[in-house]
Amino acid sequence: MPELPEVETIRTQLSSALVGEKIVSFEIRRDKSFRGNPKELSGRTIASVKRIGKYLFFHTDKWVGMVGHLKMTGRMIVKNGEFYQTAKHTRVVVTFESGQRLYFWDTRVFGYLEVTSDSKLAEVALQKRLGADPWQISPQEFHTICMRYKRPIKNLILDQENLSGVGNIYANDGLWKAGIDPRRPASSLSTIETEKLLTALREVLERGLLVGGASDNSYVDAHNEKGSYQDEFLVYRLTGAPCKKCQTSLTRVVVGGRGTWLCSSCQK
DNA sequence: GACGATGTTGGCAC
DNA sequence: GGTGCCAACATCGT
Repeated sequence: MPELPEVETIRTQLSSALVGEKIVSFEIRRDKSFRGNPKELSGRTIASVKRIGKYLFFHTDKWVGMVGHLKMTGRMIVKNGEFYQTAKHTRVVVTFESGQRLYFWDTRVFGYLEVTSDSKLAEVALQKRLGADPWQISPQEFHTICMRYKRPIKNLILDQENLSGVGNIYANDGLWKAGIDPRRPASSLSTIETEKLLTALREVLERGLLVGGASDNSYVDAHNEKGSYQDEFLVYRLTGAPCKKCQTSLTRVVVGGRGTWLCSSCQK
């Protein structure tokens, strides 16, 4: 579920709610959802909550910290969490000294929380492994990356090592907005096309952020509220709907094993 | 009930 | 090293 706009929405809320909060205890309801020794974090106070790509980073007042990934169905809840206290898919509960709780809920159990013994080092390592945000990369740098690969352009922008934060929803909508066929080899794009694509990706991500993300399926923010980007998808999941530019019926194809929606008339 | 799909990522084979 | 496929798991729609 969560792509850059959703994770960033959650990050903002977690930051407001948790900075200054002292961790008292962890309740791990599903072992697979938690990595490392939770006792290392007991007594630590949250100093900051950062986002790198689709990862969340919790720094504390000591070296130790915690990283988390929501993968497909993860939720982090800090307000309106009554439902999560007894919910079937609540995997980890963190209790703070104030009595506040953080619930990590995840149906598919792909996501996780992980203790990082040296959170600063772990953050730098992750930053090195991941590509830049669409806002951190220049059109020139993005073009250079595209020229290096023959893979479909959609695969490339979903590859977090090249560009981080973009997932299937915003990749589909961005490619439509830029008028580029997702199946085109990345290296076949012109300078103008890569610049248009980067601009389009920034625009759809900004829009997603503004409306609180996409709650097409199970996404809710850290206050258990839905976003509304699903009400304004441009092409994502809109098989058969008229293209918003030319009325041509949108089609679904598979690119890199992922559902891909496009307008065969507008996207060349 | 079977089958295919689902927002992510990493491991593996070629 | 680039690239593509599939599994990890649970649920939902056809």
